[in-house]
Amino acid sequence: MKFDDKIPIYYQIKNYIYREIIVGKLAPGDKLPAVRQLAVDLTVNVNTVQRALGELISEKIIEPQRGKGNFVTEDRDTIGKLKKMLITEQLQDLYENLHKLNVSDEEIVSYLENYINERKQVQL
Amino acid sequence: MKFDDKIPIYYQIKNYIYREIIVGKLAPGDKLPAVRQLAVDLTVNVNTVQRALGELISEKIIEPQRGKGNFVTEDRDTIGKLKKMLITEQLQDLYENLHKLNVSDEEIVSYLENYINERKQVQL
DNA sequence: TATAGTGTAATAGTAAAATATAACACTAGG
DNA sequence: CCTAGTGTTATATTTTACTATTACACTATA
Repeated sequence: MKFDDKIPIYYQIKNYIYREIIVGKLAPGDKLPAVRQLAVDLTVNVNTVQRALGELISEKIIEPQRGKGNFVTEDRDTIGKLKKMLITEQLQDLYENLHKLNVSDEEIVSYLENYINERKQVQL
Repeated sequence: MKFDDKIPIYYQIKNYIYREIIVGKLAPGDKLPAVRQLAVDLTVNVNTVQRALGELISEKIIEPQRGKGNFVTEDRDTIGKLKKMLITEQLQDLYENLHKLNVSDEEIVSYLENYINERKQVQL
């Protein structure tokens, strides 16, 4: 996995696991890969993985069981809220950052539509 | 100015100056505040300001004149391209991040419209 | 009960960002 | 010529993220 050197690695790992859960690669109740295995897969140190997991545990997204592993919460409501929260966060970032550039509400939408259409053109 | 502790300060300063130029608070040919003044205003060290300015100079967004100050480029085309680039960057971030969450093109647009409408509701 | 697999935690070392401070180089104006 | 204002640069120090390594605690199972 490639990391953005402007953002702490542990934070990017945390978001990576969020995504694995939200897209269902990790379902409720599933066991996560072992911390040492995650460290190998992501080519980072165990402590860095642990720091990311520590925050996910605080947020009740995963539950650790000593000697067994880390497990995705069974609480689907928590996961649903997480997805909504992450999406809103992204929309808010876009909105605020473009407003800081004096882009109006209407322009934001039309720019986005253009961007998506242009992506489709390129793919043909 | 408040900074996001997940992103280097010099980088946030760089983006701050981008914005000042794009929204016209700093027009082509304008002199920037002195580096020491910027440092005070942003409550940050001179070297940190200088690092941000150094990158802006490399990118020909500003031009330094030793003993006089730093000046916004007179080349409006460069500024126009910068604005377009920054907007596209934001759209791309949104698009990619939401796609990683399995949100479709259509959903991205409708979610954004909803988000903007909800903001308007709150403001009433 | 020994062993392999798991999470957890501590220590020490490295690298990058940011700070405090100082010095140097150039420009303009009295 | 001197001085104040400007950019530029260097050194030393602190802080934080990350790494390497080791050790400990718990679980399951052969």
